[in-house]
Amino acid sequence: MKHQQAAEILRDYLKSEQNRITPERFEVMDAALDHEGHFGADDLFIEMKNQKSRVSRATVYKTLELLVQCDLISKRNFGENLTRYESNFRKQTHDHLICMDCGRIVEFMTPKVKKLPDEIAASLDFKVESYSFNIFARCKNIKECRYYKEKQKQ
Amino acid sequence: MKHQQAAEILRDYLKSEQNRITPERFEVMDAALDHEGHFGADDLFIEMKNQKSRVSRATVYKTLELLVQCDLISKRNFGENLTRYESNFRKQTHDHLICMDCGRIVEFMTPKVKKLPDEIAASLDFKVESYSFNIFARCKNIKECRYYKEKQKQ
DNA sequence: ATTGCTGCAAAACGTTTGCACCTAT
DNA sequence: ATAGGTGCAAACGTTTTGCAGCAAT
Repeated sequence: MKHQQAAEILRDYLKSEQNRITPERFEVMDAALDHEGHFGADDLFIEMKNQKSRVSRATVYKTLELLVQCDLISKRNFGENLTRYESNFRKQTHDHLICMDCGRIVEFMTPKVKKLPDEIAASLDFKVESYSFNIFARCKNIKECRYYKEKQKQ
Repeated sequence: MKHQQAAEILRDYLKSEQNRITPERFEVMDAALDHEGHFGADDLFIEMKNQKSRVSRATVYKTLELLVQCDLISKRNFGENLTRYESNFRKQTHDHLICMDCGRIVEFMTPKVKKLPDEIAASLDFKVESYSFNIFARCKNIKECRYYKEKQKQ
């Protein structure tokens, strides 16, 4: 197990919910937390498969939802009808700018946004569960963007 | 044609892009702008079909993208891996609070958010195309929420 | 006359489900 | 012993595509 501290969080969560503690769940957790940046459930499954893991697609999908529930990872959606996840472990909460030209996803912090969800939800008589703030943008100088050039090659 | 003013916008856009002006496109436009609230492409197709329209599914999907491009409708995604649209016509820009209990989507205005995307994008050397700010929340008093009760019946 | 658009059906895509078997409790 | 979890494949729902015929330019 690579992520001892996270494993403890997952174990406690599974216990508290009376879910079973299985090796597959920790295997998925390790793979997910190892991942840099954002990833889809299927991506992770394929990767694990390539690394000779025997964990099934169904288990990967289900376990990722458990990891969201115990706050080890976050669920994101950048408007492509595709669920993405990213590790929360040792990371600050942040928002995203998605470049519509080169596909880059840039993370940024916005103290100004942080307290808004609570204020707004309260005024409408709701309590906040989570929020998403995404900016869709384009490179200011696309001709010099190496990510865009790379993308064009494909 | 129900929406003369919108039709003009669409016609101008199609001309400027050298796209053809077809009756199907105006039929989809009328149906989309008639729609209250948020709708999926397939919903719209089914509805039109029920009203004896002969426009095909493919055309509905493609035309909705054109309507987004000429800013008559907006594209939304509330994290369900399903694209939703809503009319922009005679409406102010707004953001959304999605209730995870009752499924309601509440619209709100946030002057405080409006200028943030520009500031942030500029500082990262991008130019804003659009942004989304969604709050996922729960009813403060779910037991008295009639939308939740209704949902439970299903 | 020439593209581009349409309708149809089939395919693609990410995701979920049903079921028999297995395993943590 | 018994839920609950797993792996597999099949099903699902939304969206995209390929293609032959049609219609706007």
